[in-house]
Amino acid sequence: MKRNKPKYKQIIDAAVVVIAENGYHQAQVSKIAKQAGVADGTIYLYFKNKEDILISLFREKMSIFIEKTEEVIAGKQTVSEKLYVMVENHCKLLSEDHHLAIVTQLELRQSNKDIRFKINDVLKGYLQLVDKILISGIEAGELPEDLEVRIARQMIFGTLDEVVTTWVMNDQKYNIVAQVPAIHKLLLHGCGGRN
Amino acid sequence: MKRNKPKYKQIIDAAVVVIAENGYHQAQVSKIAKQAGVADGTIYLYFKNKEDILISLFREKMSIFIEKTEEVIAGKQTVSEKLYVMVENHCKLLSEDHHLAIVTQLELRQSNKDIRFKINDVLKGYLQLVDKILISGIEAGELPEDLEVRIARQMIFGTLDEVVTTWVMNDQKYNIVAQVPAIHKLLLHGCGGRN
Amino acid sequence: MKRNKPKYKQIIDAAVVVIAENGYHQAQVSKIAKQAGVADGTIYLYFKNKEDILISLFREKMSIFIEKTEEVIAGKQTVSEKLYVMVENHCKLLSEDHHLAIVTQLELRQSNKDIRFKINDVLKGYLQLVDKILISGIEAGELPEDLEVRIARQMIFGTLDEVVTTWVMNDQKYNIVAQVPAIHKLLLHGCGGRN
Amino acid sequence: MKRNKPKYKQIIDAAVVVIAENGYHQAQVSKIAKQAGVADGTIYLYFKNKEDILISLFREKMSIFIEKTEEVIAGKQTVSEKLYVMVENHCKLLSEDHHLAIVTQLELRQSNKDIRFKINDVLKGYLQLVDKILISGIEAGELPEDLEVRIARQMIFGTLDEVVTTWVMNDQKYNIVAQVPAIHKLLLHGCGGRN
DNA sequence: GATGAATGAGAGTTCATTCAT
DNA sequence: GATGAATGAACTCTCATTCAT
Repeated sequence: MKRNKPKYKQIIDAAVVVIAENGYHQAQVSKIAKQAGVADGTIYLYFKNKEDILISLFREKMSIFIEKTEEVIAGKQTVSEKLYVMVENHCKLLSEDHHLAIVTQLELRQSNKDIRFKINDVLKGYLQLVDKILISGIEAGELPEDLEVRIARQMIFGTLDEVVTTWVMNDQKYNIVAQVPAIHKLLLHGCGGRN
Repeated sequence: MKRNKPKYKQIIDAAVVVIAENGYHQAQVSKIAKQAGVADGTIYLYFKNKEDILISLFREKMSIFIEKTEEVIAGKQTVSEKLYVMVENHCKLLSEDHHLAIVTQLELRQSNKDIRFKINDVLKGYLQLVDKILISGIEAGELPEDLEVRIARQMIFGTLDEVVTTWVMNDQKYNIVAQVPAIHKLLLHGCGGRN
Repeated sequence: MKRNKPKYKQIIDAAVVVIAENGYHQAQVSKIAKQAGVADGTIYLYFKNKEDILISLFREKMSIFIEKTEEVIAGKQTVSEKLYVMVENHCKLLSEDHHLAIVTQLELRQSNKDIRFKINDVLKGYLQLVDKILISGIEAGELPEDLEVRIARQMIFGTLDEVVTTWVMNDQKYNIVAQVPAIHKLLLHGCGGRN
Repeated sequence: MKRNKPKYKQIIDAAVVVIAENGYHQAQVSKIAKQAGVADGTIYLYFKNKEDILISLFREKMSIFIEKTEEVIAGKQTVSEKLYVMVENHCKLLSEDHHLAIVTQLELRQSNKDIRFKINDVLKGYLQLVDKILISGIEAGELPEDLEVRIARQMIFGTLDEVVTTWVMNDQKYNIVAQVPAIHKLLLHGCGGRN
């Protein structure tokens, strides 16, 4: 399994750095190889092609994202608390890794439709977590029975995404984690929940 | 003024069609020229370069968007109504022009950062409309005084954008306008408003 | 006869200015038209094509050159004196018109072979003047009978051209007319003449 | 060091052939690549851009020129002899390589000012050789003390250049080496020297 | 497994010239 | 005679991927 070999992660991390610092369209395979300390050709021993690097990058980072989110939700009882820690976790993780924030919010979006559809597939794992929170809230009677889960999920993810992207486009110069309570309040009320 | 000459709009409309049907990276200037029924060189009598076509395209379409939105809002009194017609207008306009929806939600996002920052500038005009609705709601006592307008605006736009993008990515196969009431309810409640 | 109409000279003078100030490859027909105060199309009422402008420019200026040279030679008796005033005239005329110096010594040389061959044809009138001076010198016994006139003429023109070109490439920052005595001495002795 | 790799010289030689046979403006990179037997992209592994090919071409050929000239001068004592072998060498080398003669005397001069200034820099090495001959002649008492070295050098180079260019423009149809004694005599006398 | 030299397809833009008005 | 909007051909350079070593 190539994914567990050291060079696999080495190349992905190199890709994050190179894309964040040079931009998507200036992130040539040769630059990534150099940053990773391997030869150009070596990249192709671990990845099918450039597209595969980008999707793998997103998959690797997203799996960490999902894992952590599941962890923080696990300890919470109410839908309000679950939503809160999810929003907090989302903002925190991207706050802590400036490079990753640039890559996921700005650079990777410039990729072609093919890649973006595949990225969207990976994203579904995260969106299912949101759904799970909402459904648990409905079942617990904390959220209205007639809540349109799909649209609520789109609101939650769309809002988070817009908030984070705006913050990255403003050079990450303010503290996004400080906005978590406000975001949480809007989203919870939007879903029909109360604190 | 080049913007009022017939060929200006002709080229922009051609660009929308070509980008929607071929994708951003396959939308060569020569293809746009052919679709517009002019020579390649003619494009450059009306636009500085390819980037200028894309930004102008977005600016033209967005100005129509803003204009229509202002019109529908004008006749409404409550913040709930205003928000409703804004959401409805957003979904309707993109529903009615499949090509434009593809271009703005999928294709134009593949452009480089330069273009995307300029597109974002144009977008600000629309976001200010959202702000105006929210502020009028606060002043009328329909929305809480402590509403964080900036974050609420990011929620509203982020949600609309996510909803529409998801719809486009699913080949526009369901009726998005039917979702307007649900979206409106979520957003209004999120902002702390009531019907 | 188009050559005597005011716009003919107007366009040629505009061409000199535009070429001198923008360089040969940045001297577009539209720029020349603008400088001349006429429409692009008007150029083609007076000149067959762009090449024709350049050759006509050279022909016009060269005919003045030749005329003046003939005038100054006319009053002189010895080959030494004739050569002196010719060298002096060559340096003076180009000294007095910086734009023309740039155009003939640097810019026009970037033209394609076709134009350069035609320019060479025009140049022949000037070279014949040199020949005439040399032959008169031989006939007067001031220059050796076995002087190779063709090579001597190439020396005289090649030297003048090199001297002036070097001066132009150095931004015309020194006084080239001051070098006339030295140049004259070298050329006269080279041809086997004495003062 | 790329300059010593076989493909470096291979590409330069291909450029000489292509430029000589097609003309400067018809010497596309793809043509040069084809002639060199490499892919278009390979050119850019050895040269920064097309301009770099041309300047490198001139530098390579000129360094051979200078080297050979130094060799033939080395064995000579008097300034007359040194000047003779220099003139002879100049004519011979260009006589022996028709392609190179066309390229340096006609085609390369059509390049833009940027390239021509860089070519002029390379030329300085050759001009310094001329200076060295002249100064050695003055020190040996063979040339007058008051000889203006700079102008004399411009005469020598300007004459050689004019002679060779005229010969190339006449399709190299006469024997230029046969003119060496006559050229030598003119230049030597011009400088105030005797046989 | 690792290397890196070589490949070659693909597109934005300029500008001399025309011709309907 | 004068205009100027429209034309359309033409070319450098980049970079993902391969494969002999």
